[in-house]
Amino acid sequence: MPLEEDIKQDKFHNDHQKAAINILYTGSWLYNINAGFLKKFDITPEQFNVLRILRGSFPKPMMLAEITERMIDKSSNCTRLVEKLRQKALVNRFTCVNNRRQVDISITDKGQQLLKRIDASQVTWLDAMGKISKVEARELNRILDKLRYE
Amino acid sequence: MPLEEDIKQDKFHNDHQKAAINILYTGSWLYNINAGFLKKFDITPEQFNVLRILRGSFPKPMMLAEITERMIDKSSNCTRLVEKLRQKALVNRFTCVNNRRQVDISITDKGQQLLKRIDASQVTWLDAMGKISKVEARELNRILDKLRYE
DNA sequence: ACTCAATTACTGTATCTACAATAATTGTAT
DNA sequence: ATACAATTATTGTAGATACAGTAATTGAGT
Repeated sequence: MPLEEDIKQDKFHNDHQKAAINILYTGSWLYNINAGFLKKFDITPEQFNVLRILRGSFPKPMMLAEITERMIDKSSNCTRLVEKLRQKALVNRFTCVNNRRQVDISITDKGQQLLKRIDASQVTWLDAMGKISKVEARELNRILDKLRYE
Repeated sequence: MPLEEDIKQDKFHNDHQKAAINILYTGSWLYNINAGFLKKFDITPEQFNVLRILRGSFPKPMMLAEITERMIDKSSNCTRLVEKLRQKALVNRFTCVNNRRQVDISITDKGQQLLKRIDASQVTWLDAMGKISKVEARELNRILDKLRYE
């Protein structure tokens, strides 16, 4: 391989590759902070995420495919994850009357209350994120959004 | 794409909270791209990560605790992960002579060659990361590094 | 030397994930 | 109406992860 091409590619590689690994690494770091924080509430990050999604749609129920589409980790098994939430009475789960293939999921009162309690303790989140300024947080959002832009 | 559209949530509490979820979301997005890419090489992202760590230390071997410390996901079970790599002959694994509690792990020739092959196909990485500029990649690195500082 | 604490790694087990296979229901073309 | 395709969710299962418990070895205090 010609040297100049090698160097060029190498340099291009390094900043971008470092950024990729940085995102993965920081994502995992943050995930663990979040998981530890949520443990007090006996809920996993993905369960928390699904509850927030359902609150966003409330009072309109959502079907599994819609939830999956919005999940952070789309490959989690939504059927079983929702079943866990149902066992804790945090969501309702009814076969849809109009289309018996689909199930309508919605957050319960108990689920709403849990989210409120969690929101109230979100100070911990800010502890983790507080090391960067508001301007930096915005810049970070801008770049990450651009990165995922189709 | 703005995160709000991706996860169909209208409003975030503040820029910091959005940034946190953005990192988690983008991290997962990138993880899945990476996992799909590495599947061709019959290796998982964490195994790839450990191999890179060992290459960084080569020819000096590392013990399990050192590897764990540098892993992206520290809660993975390093013993079993390294055992998988050993089964594929990508690493060596010897009980340390001076301190029989610890095991010395080092990357093999075959492991080095695999990493070379993977590096050579990193074009796919660039497809994913290429939407942001070099300046943005650097800025991203700076902010993420600051976020995790101490 | 002996005991106890610290270090380092391994193991057990319940749970979760990835991904493919299957089932149930609905839509569509003939 | 029937056959076939499309949609939607569930299940099976191999493998991975989380986390606590155990084992082996070394170090330190007496």
